[in-house]
Amino acid sequence: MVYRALRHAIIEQALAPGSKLPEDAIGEQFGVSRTLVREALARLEAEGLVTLRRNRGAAVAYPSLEEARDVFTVRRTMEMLAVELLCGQLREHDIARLEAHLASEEDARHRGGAESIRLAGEFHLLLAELTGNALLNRYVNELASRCSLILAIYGRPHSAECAVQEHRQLIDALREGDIARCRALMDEHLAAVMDRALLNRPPPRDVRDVLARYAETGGLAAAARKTRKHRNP
Amino acid sequence: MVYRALRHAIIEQALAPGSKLPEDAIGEQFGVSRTLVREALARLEAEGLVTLRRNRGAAVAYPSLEEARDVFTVRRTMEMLAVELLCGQLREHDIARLEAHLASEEDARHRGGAESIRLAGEFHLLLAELTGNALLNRYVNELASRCSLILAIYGRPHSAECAVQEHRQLIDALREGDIARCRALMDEHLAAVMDRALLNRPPPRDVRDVLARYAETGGLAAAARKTRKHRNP
DNA sequence: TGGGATTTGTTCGTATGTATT
DNA sequence: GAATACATACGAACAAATCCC
Repeated sequence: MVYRALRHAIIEQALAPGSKLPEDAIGEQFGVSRTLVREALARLEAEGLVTLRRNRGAAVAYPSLEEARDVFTVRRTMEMLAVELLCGQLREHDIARLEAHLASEEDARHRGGAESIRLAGEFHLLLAELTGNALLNRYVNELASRCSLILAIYGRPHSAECAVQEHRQLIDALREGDIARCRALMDEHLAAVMDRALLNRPPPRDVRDVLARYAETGGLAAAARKTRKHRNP
Repeated sequence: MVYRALRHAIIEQALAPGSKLPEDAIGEQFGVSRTLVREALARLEAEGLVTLRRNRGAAVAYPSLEEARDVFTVRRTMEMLAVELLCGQLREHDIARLEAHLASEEDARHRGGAESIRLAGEFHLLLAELTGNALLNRYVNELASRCSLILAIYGRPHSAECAVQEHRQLIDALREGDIARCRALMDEHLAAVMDRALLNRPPPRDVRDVLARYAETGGLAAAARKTRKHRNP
């Protein structure tokens, strides 16, 4: 399925934020017609991973700093809900899954690299899944995907690691059943992730960031074009 | 735009939950080809308003009671975030907008009917919009839409009203700036809405509800139900 | 159970709009 | 600034699956 492949490529940062996504090229690559590619791109746009500009084709989304902060704000809230729902409700079987995942995190940490980052992210997806709330699960997945994009733009090279210890504390708190502590731990943990990603530093004002804001909707684009006429090329 | 029209029709309950949505008929109605209809249906599926079953066409979504609970859980959390973000941060201009909206709510309440319900819902959308968090705004819109569907299935005939007084308290609390009180008020308010919708009564086990669960992607639905058996009293 | 009617899935061609030289 | 090259938007037609009798 072309949707899955594209999504994977974007999350794994094989396709850098801002990359153009021509329907023809993608369709040829996957051996399908543009129709299916369009469908996939539309879905990805609904998730915020792709921006679709009328008559100008698709590109991997390039979230602004403001969007990044919005995503983090919502994500923190959603994941605090997740641990609240799970707190004191986990069965042995669920805890075993979490422990097993944590073990692979610790294992991968020594080797470092992409796998370590992937596993750290999937810990959060596992938590969301365990809530049994399908909608919450979908949202957390979506938010985590967008965070990958954001880290690709604004994050330090190897920012998303070092979280294993925090994950362990979370599991312990979940088992214990102290909701306030669970929420606080998750809040601090995600704040730490955001911190490592440098999102609270003064806005870098990347040129591409600025331009992306003007390239989106028709009205703004028109304004941008108008402005450009008066500028020296 | 066919997407807007369909969405509106579903939310206004002109199209009942479970209604079939044949591509041909819709396209003819709007004078466009099936391509555009399919696009719109895909977007509506992403929002949870439409279910798309392979080779079997689209239908207005028919959320199960479990899905309904999931939606309410997430909605409460998101709207509590909204008031937390707004609390003590509103400018006079914003408060004026809220007051004006409240006035039309009070006005419409005497006449009752659909307009009253619509305005009560739009109050929440206005709150989300005022946060300036585009993602939160999108999510609240999505959640509110799905709530319309849910009320259409499980709600009392005229359930969503009587909220004007609660909205007033919320505005006052927002102006005052007490976050805890704002969150509590919103929590109680949404719990009351859910209560009026009778969602906490014993499951009615509508035949269509049960069948809808099995008509989807069988494996996942079954798994989700199994997982949740051990929680939610 | 089988076959025709109906509906969906997909492709591809043309029109239209955008970027470039 | 106009013409050209290119990519997308939309629709008609064909292929495949499902539904209904």
